[in-house]
Amino acid sequence: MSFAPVDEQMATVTRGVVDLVVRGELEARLRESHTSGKPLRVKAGFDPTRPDLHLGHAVLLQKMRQFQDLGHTAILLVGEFTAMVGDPTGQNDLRPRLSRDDVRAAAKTYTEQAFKILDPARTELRSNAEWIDKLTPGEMVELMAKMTVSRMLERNDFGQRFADEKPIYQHEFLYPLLQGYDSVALDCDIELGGTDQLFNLLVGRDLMPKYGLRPQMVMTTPILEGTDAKLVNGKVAGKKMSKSADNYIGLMEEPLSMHRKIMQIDDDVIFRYFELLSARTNAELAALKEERAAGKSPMVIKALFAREIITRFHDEAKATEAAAEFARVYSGDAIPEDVAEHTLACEGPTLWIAKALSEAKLVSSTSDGKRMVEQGGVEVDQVRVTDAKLGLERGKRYLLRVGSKNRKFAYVTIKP
RNA sequence: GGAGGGUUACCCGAGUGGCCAAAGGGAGCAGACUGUAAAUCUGCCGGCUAUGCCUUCGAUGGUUCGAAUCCAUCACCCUCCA
Repeated sequence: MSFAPVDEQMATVTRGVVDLVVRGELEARLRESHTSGKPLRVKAGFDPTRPDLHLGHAVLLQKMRQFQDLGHTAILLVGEFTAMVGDPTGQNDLRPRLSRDDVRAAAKTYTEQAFKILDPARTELRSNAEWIDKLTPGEMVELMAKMTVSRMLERNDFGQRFADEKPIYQHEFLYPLLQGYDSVALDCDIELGGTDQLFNLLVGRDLMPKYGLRPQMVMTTPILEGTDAKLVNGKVAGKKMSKSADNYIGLMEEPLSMHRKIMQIDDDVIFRYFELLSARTNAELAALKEERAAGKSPMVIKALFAREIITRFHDEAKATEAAAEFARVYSGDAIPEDVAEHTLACEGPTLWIAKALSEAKLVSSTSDGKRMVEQGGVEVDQVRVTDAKLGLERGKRYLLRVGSKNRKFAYVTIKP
């Protein structure tokens, strides 16, 4: 195995990271691997608690992929045992614990999605049940004897809860220890995690020398902002990507939907996404930024990102198709292919437009429908309706459209 | 165990007998401008074929011509004292 020069590797792997403990050590170890030809062992663990992942989760995986592309080995560690303990990080309360079956099922869907990013040939897929299940009570005590309570209380959420006199159960202290023990068992060179994991990762670093191993380096990746993030004073600002804030792009999402959401990202924020998720090299990104500064259309740049992401999670043909469909339906004025059909009953001589919109589920109520018409947000057969009292005639078929930004279509046929 | 404060629409929050379908802000939606970006401006933001009617201010019951507003009971939350 021949590796790229160390400074080049450093530039790639440190892109976008939040914490790096310790930079010099990482350089040294990369140099060592460069000489010996031995790849670094790069660990990242996850608790398979949620089934569907979004781009925010992909940031960490992308970072691992960068290590892989440089020739190193990724260790994807399934926290089969620790998931049952429940990591209290970021929680103000105790987290619910899962059964082993739940965990296994979730792990399966998780890894399927993770391998859209990771290179399976350079990935070790492991479960920490392998070694934690085998720990004897004596070994467990020994592990616990390597960490003090006050050290645990340094962790923000524990400290806060202690100060607030909220309960901290003893098994919760076990979580960071077990996670750290995983690093011991795997003898890894570096562990990656989200910034909220910093404490846990450092426990691993502390533990390793106590077991006679060289301490791992620790690197944390940022939490990706949602698709509604803005650029404020040169910095990306916004809520983190999450399902509940509805500002996420799911890894399993439909190509067209992915494309649309990416095109809606703020022009200046797209580079944040590139930095954290693109497989493009630093040089390529720098070139792209220059082109942008020189006046290249931000839409073209966003489309590049959309293409890369859709190709990764679906395939290239789907990416092309999505781009074309997007141009046709949204940029142009075409009608999408899958428009719902409704047949509506009618009591009077005609069916009130507001009622029709409501029954076709384009609006939430007749009042809402009436409002939409009054505000000029409704088209019937591609012509804007201005009369809020308009009646649709029996026996005819109409194409209804509401809104433009989030346009919705439906065909309705009024029963004769 | 004692004392006090609170619960208002998606969220925050004003309102303490009629002028309250309920101020203001945020979110959201529509329109203008655009590139379905951002920013900005305008409007909307409980339901109902509607100058009116119906349902809503933690729940239930009451006082009143009239209740988000007063009274009683219940539920939940918070603060202080023990």
